[in-house]
Amino acid sequence: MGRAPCCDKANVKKGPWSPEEDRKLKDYIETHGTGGNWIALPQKAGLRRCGKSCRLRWLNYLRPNIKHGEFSDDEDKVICALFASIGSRWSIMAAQLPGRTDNDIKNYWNTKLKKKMMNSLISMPEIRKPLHRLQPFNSSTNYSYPSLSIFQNSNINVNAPLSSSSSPSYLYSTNTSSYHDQTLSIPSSPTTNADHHQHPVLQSQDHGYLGMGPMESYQGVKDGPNLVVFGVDQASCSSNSDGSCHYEYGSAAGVYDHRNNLRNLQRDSYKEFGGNDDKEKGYYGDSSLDSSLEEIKQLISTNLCSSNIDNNLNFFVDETKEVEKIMYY
DNA sequence: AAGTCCTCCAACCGCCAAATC
DNA sequence: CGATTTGGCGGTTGGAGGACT
Repeated sequence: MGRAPCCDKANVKKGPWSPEEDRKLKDYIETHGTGGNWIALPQKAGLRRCGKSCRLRWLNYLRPNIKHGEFSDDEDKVICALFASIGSRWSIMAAQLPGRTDNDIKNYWNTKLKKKMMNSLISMPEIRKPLHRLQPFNSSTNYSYPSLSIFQNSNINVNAPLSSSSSPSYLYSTNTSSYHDQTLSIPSSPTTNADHHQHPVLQSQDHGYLGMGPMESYQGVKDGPNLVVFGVDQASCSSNSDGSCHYEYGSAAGVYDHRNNLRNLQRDSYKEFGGNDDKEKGYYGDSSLDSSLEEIKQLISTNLCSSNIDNNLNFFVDETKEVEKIMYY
């Protein structure tokens, strides 16, 4: 037996709510409450609406203290940080933003904030040349960081396997000569833009792609007392035989909490425009929207969402804890 | 002025898990 | 303990209105 419909679809009104309907619903709930039963509520309130529709109207529009209008910069940061840590869990985000509804946040993200992040991603100067052979991420495989020496001055335990993140993702190959041939070190303080020009440009012998200097690969490195965040962004552009341009970029980001010997968010993605047969060669992975969202998460995780990386990261850590409380207690 | 495209957001849909029968 | 009901959630849609041609 299939599931019964929540209401008589033929006898309920759909579409925008009239002021009269709003008034009836508001008056009823303010007088009687919801009674713990949204399905029965519309009949009692004299509304020809589905109970679910009433609930949504109340929660998203009619209930007291709903905040409408522009999102503030602070709210942007909260959304960015939470998106980076928990993804599209709009109801949890709404719990962190008094007066905002999950629907509001979802709409705001989908229509404005996501584009803002994508624009930042495309225009960020550190998306430059690359590129190294990628291999599909396999959660049963123990991966290592691209070059052990990169982390020689850091607190990262390079011998521990990377943990898997969600959904389709890719890791940089550990066979990349342009990484392995360099002696790299994490700077004691975050790399500044001025540093970019002081480091060697790498050449990938097999594909002729220009690489980038090791230090700039680790812009956004934040080595605080408890947390290390690192990011890698790379890109290339080449001409195809048919005259079209082939643009590619890939990125990786990670967070390492050495209080708990815990790594998370290690993930890479790879995106291409105008390519043809490179996929078969394993040069890049997912080019779907999911990939873009992953990139946005990486972007946020590294440094672009806030002008103050310290504050942003502190917030990031605290909010993650708060989310855990909400979810499990 | 008219047609088309784009953006925004309220509302709907379908799935899932918890509660209830 | 399985079936059914309900609430809650995230994804998606459709229409209104503004921008552009």
